[in-house]
Amino acid sequence: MRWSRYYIPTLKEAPADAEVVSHKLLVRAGMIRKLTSGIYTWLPLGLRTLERAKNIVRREMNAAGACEALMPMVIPADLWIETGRWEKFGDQLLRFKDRNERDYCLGPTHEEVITDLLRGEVRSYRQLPLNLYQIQTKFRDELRPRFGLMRGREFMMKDAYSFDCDDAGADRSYAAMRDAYHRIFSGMALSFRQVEADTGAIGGNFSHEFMVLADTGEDTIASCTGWPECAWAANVERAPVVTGYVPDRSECPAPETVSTPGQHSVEEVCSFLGADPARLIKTLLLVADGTPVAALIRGDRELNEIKLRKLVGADDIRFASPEQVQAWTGAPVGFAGPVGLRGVDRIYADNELAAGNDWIAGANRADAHVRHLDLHRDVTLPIEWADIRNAVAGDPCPCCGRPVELKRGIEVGHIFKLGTKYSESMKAVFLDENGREKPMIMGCYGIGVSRVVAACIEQNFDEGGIMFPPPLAPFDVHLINLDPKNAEVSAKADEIHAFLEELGLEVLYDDREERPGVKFKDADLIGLPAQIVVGGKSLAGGKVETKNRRTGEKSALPAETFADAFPGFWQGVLDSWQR
RNA sequence: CGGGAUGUGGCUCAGUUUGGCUAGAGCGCAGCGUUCGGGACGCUGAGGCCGGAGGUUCAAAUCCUCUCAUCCCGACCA
Repeated sequence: MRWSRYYIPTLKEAPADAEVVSHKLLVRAGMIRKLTSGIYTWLPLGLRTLERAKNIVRREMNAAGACEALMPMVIPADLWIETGRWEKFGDQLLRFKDRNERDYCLGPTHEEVITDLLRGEVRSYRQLPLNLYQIQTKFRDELRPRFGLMRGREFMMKDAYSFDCDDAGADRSYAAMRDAYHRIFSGMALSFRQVEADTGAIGGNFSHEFMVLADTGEDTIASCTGWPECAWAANVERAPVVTGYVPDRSECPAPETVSTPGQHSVEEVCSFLGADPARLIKTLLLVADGTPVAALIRGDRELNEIKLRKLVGADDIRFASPEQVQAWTGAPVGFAGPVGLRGVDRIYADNELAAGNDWIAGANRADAHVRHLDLHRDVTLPIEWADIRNAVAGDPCPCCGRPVELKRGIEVGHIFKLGTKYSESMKAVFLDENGREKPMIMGCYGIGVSRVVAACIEQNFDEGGIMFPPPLAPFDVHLINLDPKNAEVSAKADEIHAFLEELGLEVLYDDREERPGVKFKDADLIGLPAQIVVGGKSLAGGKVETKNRRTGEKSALPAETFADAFPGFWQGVLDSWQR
């Protein structure tokens, strides 16, 4: 493809509304443009990467036995009402009416449509298992779209749905998808982790996420330092802390109230009393479905609200208001403690606190804290010990006991074992070999294809721009003709262009009449894996130059025998992406 | 939805505090010339009713009211 006849509007400066690197670079490289908040146009170069990503997904999905289909984007409300999600999905669902005042929505996900389809088609266990997928534009009216393609409202998603006769079959379908996902992200040359995940609103009983590792990721994952021997990793949202309940029964001096005027936060109290935050107990007051809840964790830890919500069995959990705190503790925010709480009938305490003693905590009195607190001795309310804090670096791996580390990641894939959640509510049933009616066992498997493009860049960039891994690069080779007016240079560049295309490589041929500096900057910005530079200077010496965008390594190949020398260079570029 | 910020040529921004000449710069764009191996230089030129609506004033990009849009932080998710 000749640049002079292509459309790649690169920019020297990043747009003011772009915050993260992938967004800035995608716009600067002329790959996307914003239409409105969370909604983007794919320009030709960006579309090429998107299509390559889709094709890798398609290849592995097909190889794993899934069948591609395409469902409508517009979905009638009836199906959503049937599963109760018309209400539950809330404002994320973009709703509208047709001319006859009938309700519709734009599909944010397609469990309802696929289940509706198959309940009318599948009658017998002989027709199962089935796995159908599609690659399609989804729409979710996000609370807050942000970060360019990372969280758009309109985005490209691959969604697959499996249907099995029994649990064993569903487990096989799940495993097949899990394996396919590993091949997909490996095939994209991305560095990623499979992590245990929370099921969230999609529902079902267990799930894994696939996280592209990048310092700019929105999610935090705990992973075993023993990797790859131990592959355990989990989203901190649900990473278990396995220290367990090990009570410390050592002697503790009698509790003593100390004056701490105006010292609210953990840091303030600790510096005031000269204590380590690890000696302090944070008493967090929350409201779970309207009921007051007290939770205790160590001063240097974070509460995991998801764990607590599950423990309490609530749908909704939030921090108490200052007024509520005042009512339950008799003190302003900042002085809550486990002794003498009112309106709370039990206390949830993190396991870790059992293993310590002689704590500092709030006194439930303005400007006062208690020290020498022994939870086992001094607290009169019943205590429920549990794992309610976020994992931290150094916690033991639940799998092998080695310490875990925390990394940032971008969620690009999520697989769920759904069970019969949808097949029961929508009566998607079949007859088994005994003629008995049973609900199909379902799984669903998503990949945010447009997010993959952003994540790929978040993981692979430098000051100069993008460094595309070969499988996702919009073209394979960036061929630069430094002097298009020079007949000799152009003849050589044209020759190389033709040669590379004959090899089956996709070539972006920069034949523009621009100054060399402009072309070099654009080449680095766009970030194709291999650059080949044909210019008067080096050609006079019988050479053409090459550059590996990832390593920055430059070399010269003989112009005369370029065809013989090129494969070695290209292989070197591919090898530099082996992980 | 709560909190914060920003809207001025295609892009990045100055000017707004303290109202006052014909609204500026850099990049980009068009023409001419000089250049030509890591975003060249000179000259000439096109392009803006200062997000929108109302108001105050002799006078509004600048002050007031309302409104729309975008971005950031928080509650949700591929």
